[in-house]
Formats: sequence, C-alpha cells, structure tokens
Amino acid sequence: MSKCEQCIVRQFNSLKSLTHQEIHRISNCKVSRIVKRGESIFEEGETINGVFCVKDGICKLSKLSANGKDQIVKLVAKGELLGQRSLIGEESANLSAIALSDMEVCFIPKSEIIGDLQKNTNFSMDLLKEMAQDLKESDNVIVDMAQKSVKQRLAETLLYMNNHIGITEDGYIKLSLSREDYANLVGTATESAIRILSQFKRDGLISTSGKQIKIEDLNALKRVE
Amino acid sequence: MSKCEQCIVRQFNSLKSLTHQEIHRISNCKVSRIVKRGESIFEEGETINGVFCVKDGICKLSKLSANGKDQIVKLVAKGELLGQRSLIGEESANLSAIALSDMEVCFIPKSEIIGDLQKNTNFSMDLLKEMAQDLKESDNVIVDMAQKSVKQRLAETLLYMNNHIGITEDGYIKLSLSREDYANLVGTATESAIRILSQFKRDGLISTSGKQIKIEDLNALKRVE
DNA sequence: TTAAAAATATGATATTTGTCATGTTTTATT
DNA sequence: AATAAAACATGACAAATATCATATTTTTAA
Repeated sequence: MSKCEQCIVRQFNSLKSLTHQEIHRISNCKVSRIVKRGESIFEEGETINGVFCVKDGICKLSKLSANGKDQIVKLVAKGELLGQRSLIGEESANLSAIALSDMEVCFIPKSEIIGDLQKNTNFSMDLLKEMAQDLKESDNVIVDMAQKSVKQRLAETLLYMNNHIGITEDGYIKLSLSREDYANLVGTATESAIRILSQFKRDGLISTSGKQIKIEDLNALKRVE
Repeated sequence: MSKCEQCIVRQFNSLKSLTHQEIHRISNCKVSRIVKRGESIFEEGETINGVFCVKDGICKLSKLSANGKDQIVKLVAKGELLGQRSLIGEESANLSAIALSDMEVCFIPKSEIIGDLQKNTNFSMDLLKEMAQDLKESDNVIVDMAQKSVKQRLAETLLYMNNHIGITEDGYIKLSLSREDYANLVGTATESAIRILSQFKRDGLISTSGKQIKIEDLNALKRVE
C-alpha cells in the first residue's frame, strides 16, 4: 500500500502540517478505498468517525431536502479533506458524499488523528483556516442563492467548474455532470437547467459533445443576467 | 470598566476556555463600545483585527449583492462572538455587522488573543467547534434557500426568531425587525415579505402590534408550504 | 445486438415571485 | 402639533420558474 509520506495530495490540505512522525503513524493506519462513480462515501446522518483524504476524483456533498430533491452544497476534488467536522465533537454527517467520478480516498480514523489535533498547533490552525475558508464560501453561496437568478447561478457554476475542476486539452470541463446534477447544484428543476443550457448553446456561450461542456464565450457567461 | 472575569456572557462562547490569567489580560485590553440600533460594527471588506464579544443586543451579518440588495446571512445575539475569522489568517471581513437593537460589544484586539489561540488547546478546540457548527448551519441555509418557497422560508424565519431570540411576557418576538429586514433574511422583495406577513395575519398564523409580531399558531407555521 | 431504462429535450401551462405604481399609516423632526 | 420622511400595504401586471406531458436520444444491461 502506498505511503502518505510520498503522497503529493497531502500538500493540498491541512495534513501537510503533520510532523514526519505523525504522518508515519497515519500512513500505517489509513485505509485506501476505491469508490466508483455514483457510489456513496458516506450518507447524511451517518457517524463517520474519521476523515477522508481525496487522493483522486471528485465528489458532491449534498443534502436531501423536504421536497425530495438533492441540493448539492459543495464539490470536493482531489487534494481536499472530507468529513473534517467529524473530528470536532461527536456530530454525525450533515451532508452525503457521493462520487461524481471514480475516486480513490484514504480514510484516517478519528482515534488516530484526534491526538495530533490537540498537540500539533500547526495542524489545528490549518484546519481552522480551512474551515474559515469553507465558511466564507458557504456564506457567499447563500447570498448567490438568495439574490441571483437561476440563469446567473448556472452560468457561475459553469465558470466555477472551468476554473476549479479544470479543462481537458480540447477545452471541455473535465468533469461531466448530468443535467440533474447541474440542477441540484443550482437549486432548480432539472427541466429548467436543461432549458438554460440549451439556450446557452443556442447563444454560443457554450458548446457540448455528449455530456461534455465547453465554454466558448467566457465573458458573455460572466455577463449573464 | 467592567471586568471579563465577572462577565456571564463569556460563558456562552469560546472565551470560556481561556484560563484565569488569559482572561485577566484580555480584560485589561478589551474596549467596550455602545452601538445604537442601525449603526454598523464593521463593514464588508474592512480589516477588523480582533473579535467582538456581544455583551448585549442583536446584530445582523449581511452582504451586499450585485443587484444592490442586502442579504442577511445570520443573526448574532448576546453571548456570541463576531469576527472570529479575523483571528485566522489575514482576511478582511466578508460580511457587514449592523446592530438591529442597541448593543454593547467588547472588542478584543487580535494581537492580544492570537497567542492564546496557539497555546491554549481548549480555546482553539472550542473555536473549531463553533466554526464547525456555523458551517453546518450555513450549509442548511443553502439547502433552504435553494429548495424552499419564500413563504416557507419566511415561516421558518419567524419560528427561528421565536426560538432563538425569544419572546416577551405577552408572547411577542423580542426583536422587532422591519419588513425589509425580513425580506433580506429570506432573500425576497420587500413587497413579497409584506404580502406574506399580511396573509399569515389574515390566516391567523401570527398577529401584530405595530412592528411586533406574535406567533399565534406555531404548528400551522411549521406546516406552511 | 437489442430491448429497456435513463437522460435529454421541448412545448404548454400553472404558479410563484418581482416590479412598478399608488395610497395609507407610522415614526421622526422641527 | 405640524410636517416630512420612512415604513407599510395592496393592486395590477410582468417575468421567472415549476410542473406536466410527451418525444427523442443516449446509456445500460440482458
């Protein structure tokens, strides 16, 4: 099994602040797991008792709303941690994590890392920093959800994916989402998402090839109202 | 000037985890400030360089959206801290804090407390816990914003205030908000908020006396769709 | 490979929500 | 107490979005 010591992914999250010793211990107890597209890593309400380090792939964090629709709150990509909140207090997961591509994740049991959180100030400060950033982003999403039109939100989602998920050599957004997932990210009906994407296509803002989407006119997308 | 050592309010936030010595030092450098209803404590984009402990009163944390409307992200009441994020990294405030009632807040400079955050694990763990809780709540707000109707959101806001802000002896919600603030909490037009509150009144879910609102039928409010 | 299932697409229509206009009531100020 | 300003209220209408129906395309699985 591969070792955390050599894992580049660690550099992108707060695990980078662990000492050599700590990383070595973690490396020996972590459990690597392959998750296929569509499979769940954990579900809302579940007690997860540890964090997942995303070694490869992308997943969605979502929550089932009363009307039966899944709202995607956040996308989590390679290099990020999942389930940090489980390290703090005894809370169960507030969101479900479901793979949007094939993934490899490493599970680190809470019991093995909780001590480091208490002892290693760099680590806890780093985690604090990450949570502060998450909080800021969540607050911004609240404002967008409340104040922007569905069309704007969808345009911004496409721009977000272009920037944060990245594009292939031929310009397509690396992650192909279903129209339903786009709707669940934006908080609208699937038909509405489909309609707006069709319109973006007609207007030359994007082009598609099967499920893949390519942004053709970045500035026009930014100007969408 | 009053001392932090005797301040009950401290028990309700992470400052409770400071040692006697630490609290004593904080007490000597903190600056108490009276803020009148409508006045701002800090503004979006400002560098605040410290935390505010709310000794009395309630304020809103809001953000100006592109269309010129203020979106209220959170209400912060007596006992809570404001601006925790300023302690972490060098970031400026993401939200504005404006008093909704007359307030008393104590400002603690970052320079005086940042060391405690590094040295006192109980304190940093506590802050971590608070941020985790905030994050969870923000995520839940995202889901509500995206999936619930304006009417539902307004009903829930009334229930939230009833539970968290409390009521007077005669049953009215302690904090009187303008219809515009209700609209900005829910993310809707002021006229829409007014209309829905009028309807709630007509239907006997609430009653009003001037600006004050009393919940008359709690269960019906919970059932609003 | 082919049938079934799921995803995408689009029209028609209903519902929700926003905007503008205007009037009334409440609050603040002199 | 009189006046101005702000907040509240409501109608009329427009725009955004959801829902339902149905057709087509793509994917999945036997």
